[in-house]
Amino acid sequence: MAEIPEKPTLDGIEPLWIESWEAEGVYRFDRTAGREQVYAIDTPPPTVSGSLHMGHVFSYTHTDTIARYQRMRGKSVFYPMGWDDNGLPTERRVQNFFGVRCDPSVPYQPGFQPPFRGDPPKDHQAVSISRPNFIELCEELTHQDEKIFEDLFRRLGLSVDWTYLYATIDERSRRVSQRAFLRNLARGEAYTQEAPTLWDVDFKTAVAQAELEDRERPGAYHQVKFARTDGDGDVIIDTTRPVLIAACVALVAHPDDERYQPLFGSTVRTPLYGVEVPILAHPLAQIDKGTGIAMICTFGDVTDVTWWRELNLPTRAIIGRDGRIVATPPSGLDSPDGVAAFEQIAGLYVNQAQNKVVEALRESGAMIGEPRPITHPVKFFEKGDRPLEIVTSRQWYIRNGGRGAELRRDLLARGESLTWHPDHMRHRYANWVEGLNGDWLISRQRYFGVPIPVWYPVDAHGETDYDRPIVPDESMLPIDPSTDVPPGYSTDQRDQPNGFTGDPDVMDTWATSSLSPQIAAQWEDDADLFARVFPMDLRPQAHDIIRTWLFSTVVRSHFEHDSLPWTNAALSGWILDPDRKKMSKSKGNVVTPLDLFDKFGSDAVRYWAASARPGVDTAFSEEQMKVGRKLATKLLNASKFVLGFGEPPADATPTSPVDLAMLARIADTVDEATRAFDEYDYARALERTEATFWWFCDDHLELVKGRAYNVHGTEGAVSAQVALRSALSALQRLLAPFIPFATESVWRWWQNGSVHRASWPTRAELGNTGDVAILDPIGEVLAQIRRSKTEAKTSQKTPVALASVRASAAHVAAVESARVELTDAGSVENWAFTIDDAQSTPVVEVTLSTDGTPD
RNA sequence: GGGCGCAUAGCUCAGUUGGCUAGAGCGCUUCCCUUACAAGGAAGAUGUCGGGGGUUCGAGUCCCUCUGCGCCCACCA
Repeated sequence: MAEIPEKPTLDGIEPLWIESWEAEGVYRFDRTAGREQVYAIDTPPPTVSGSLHMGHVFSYTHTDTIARYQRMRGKSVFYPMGWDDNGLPTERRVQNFFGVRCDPSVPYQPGFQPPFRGDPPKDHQAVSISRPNFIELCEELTHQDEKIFEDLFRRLGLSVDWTYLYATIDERSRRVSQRAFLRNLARGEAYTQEAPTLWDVDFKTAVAQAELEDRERPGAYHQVKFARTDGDGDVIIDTTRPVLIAACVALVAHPDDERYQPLFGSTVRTPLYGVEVPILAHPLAQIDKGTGIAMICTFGDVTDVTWWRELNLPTRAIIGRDGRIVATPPSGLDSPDGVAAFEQIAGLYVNQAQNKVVEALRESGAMIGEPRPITHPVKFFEKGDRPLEIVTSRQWYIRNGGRGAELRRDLLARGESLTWHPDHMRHRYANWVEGLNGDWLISRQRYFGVPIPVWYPVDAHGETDYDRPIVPDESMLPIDPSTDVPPGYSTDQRDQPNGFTGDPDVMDTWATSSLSPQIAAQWEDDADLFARVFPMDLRPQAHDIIRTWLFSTVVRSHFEHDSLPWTNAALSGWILDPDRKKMSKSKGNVVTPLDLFDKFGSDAVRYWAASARPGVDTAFSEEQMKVGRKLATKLLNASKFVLGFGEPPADATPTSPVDLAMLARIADTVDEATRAFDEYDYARALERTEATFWWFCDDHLELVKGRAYNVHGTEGAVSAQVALRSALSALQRLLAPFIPFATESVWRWWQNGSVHRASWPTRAELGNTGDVAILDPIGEVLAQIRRSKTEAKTSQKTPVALASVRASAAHVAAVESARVELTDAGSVENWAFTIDDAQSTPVVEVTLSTDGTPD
């Protein structure tokens, strides 16, 4: 217990309590607790290569209020933290910081020292290093950032148990990720396939459906003539990508389109290249689009892939993985003129080639009119800078229902049985699962990440046999097939005939983070811990990654554990600029969380965050933070005031009707806050608590302070003191999840231990005998007395010569029961009461003792 | 085109199975240095609850419809 300071302050309290909490282990998970006693949270691991912004502060605060509530309810809270240092952003940073490049073909060098630690000169040639070395450097670099993140989260007051920290590239994460993958593979849930895939030409990697986004780009329709091979005129198509004419394998129109029905089965020649292609019918062709007939290219968009597959068309790929037109013409493009035309664009980037093609079309007379500019949505990798192309490549997939009705149904059912906060977020899940059009592509042609843990046999001719991957034993994990050698082979057989070759790819970052519950719970590494925390209770996350993180986590858990990974999902909203636009990092205007902690205090920032309803986009508001700071300050002062009345005898109980009614009102608030928290509505719990707290300070304390000062005798004073202390104790605990620093300060003035380990208040501890109904008429009378003084523009201390109350019998009784308190608070000298049951609220006629006396 | 959400005081929002004489905070106005708090406190003004229709004794709340805004998905020759 601490002294009550003469002048309580919020300044500088954060470091003090952060240190105490750590030293006392206030937030340590008690791993002896059984599953029913545990509340487990699947904390989102923030990307360490970015910076923490208000969005993090916002949503992590929401989760923390829930965690603190559950802890006070007696749960052992499993609240780990993770760092997401796996993926493209980290890869880029490690390259730029150390002046290195990951190259899986390079052997591992123990004790490797990078050429630079920060700011390599511009002309520096990146040094190629092995993937294990690259991962080591990543861990070194991200460690610094992680420290900053950790400090910030501690400063925010997150009640995380930091002993359960993980990083998505650390050894355990790699082991879990690879083990889960191998089990998916063994059960047939993961498979490899060579197929057209969406491809980012800058990152030179395949990307998954979930990582796509549309961006509006300028384009133009070009009307192009294809000559009919029967010589009977031309077929005219509209295309935004004439560059792909060389990749054209057919024209297609709708089967019901009468204009083209006579042409189905006939052929045309592509302009410039003279390749003969058929005219086919397919229901995906749209009659009212362009000229109603489209060219099918391999591949311009995903519809082309569908047509190509369903119409059994040949492949004429012309765009390479580097985004350039390939050097040699595709099969079927073999006429001398055609080859000559193709050579004009070979090796060019796609947009340069497009200009060349348009020029050539114009010269040849195959183009009708001029291009008509339009703006249209184009598919991009969400982290990419250039439109995606479609190339054919071998990739790994995990089934996700995109190609199987039964699995899709099962996964939809999982989404149904999950409890969503707010509930309507479930639609986004269902919407996404229903719209899937392929399995989950998990392999990435990157160098940094969790390696796909397989090798392939190489036959006597040096050909790789992809259909019979060699898998490691789980006891070997994690492995890196680029440096580790499969069982039964020796190092010198790598990439040799009759030897083996390692899979060069890494897994998508979501393939690892989809296992965050298993990673945090130390799946298979610590079966006892896992049994105590899995399936977890809560997944908190942002709503924009339902389709990625949330969904993929459900998929992995469904396969591995035949269960949901958690029972509740809480989706937080966005932070908006004060002008209601989504707050973006790029704007650069953003205040950093640290500045705000310094300016308003962590509690005040938390208050702002906790005021936002679950799942609702919320404007950034320093005004709200000021209000939060006022609340924390008020708590200090009110606590000091109440405790200053002294400690009543241990066996004393409240007796005054006003005291009992006040306690009953606090009990009602406890019920409301408890119910709200059980429904994950932390904002409602705060709002109800706050309203009661301000009423307690502004009305109740004013009413009873005279009696508490012992001006009316010991019995009344003791009753007031006991009641005030009960109420204060409950209010401090009700506010603890929101303003943990201020509540901890005031709690320790008079209690042992941390408020954050104290038990959540209950109705029972507050007694259950008070009549809340008397509070309204009492408050009304006090308000009217105050109003009359305000209207008379005089001090609230001005004595009231006569307060004449007209009210119903019940209200008169209520007011009389508080006559002592009202006399004190209103400085009333005389009372008169008139019973009038027609009066729905009391009316007070106030005669101020200064009435008639000139100033 | 499909789905979801939002629309209540100048601003940000609450209003939980229909009972409201519609609330809070901020901002604004007035007053008070009252010994917990002047980085306080007391009090005041402000609304055709987006429009229209319906159900009901009663609708901000339920149903239909329209309008505007936002998000997700699909389409994107």
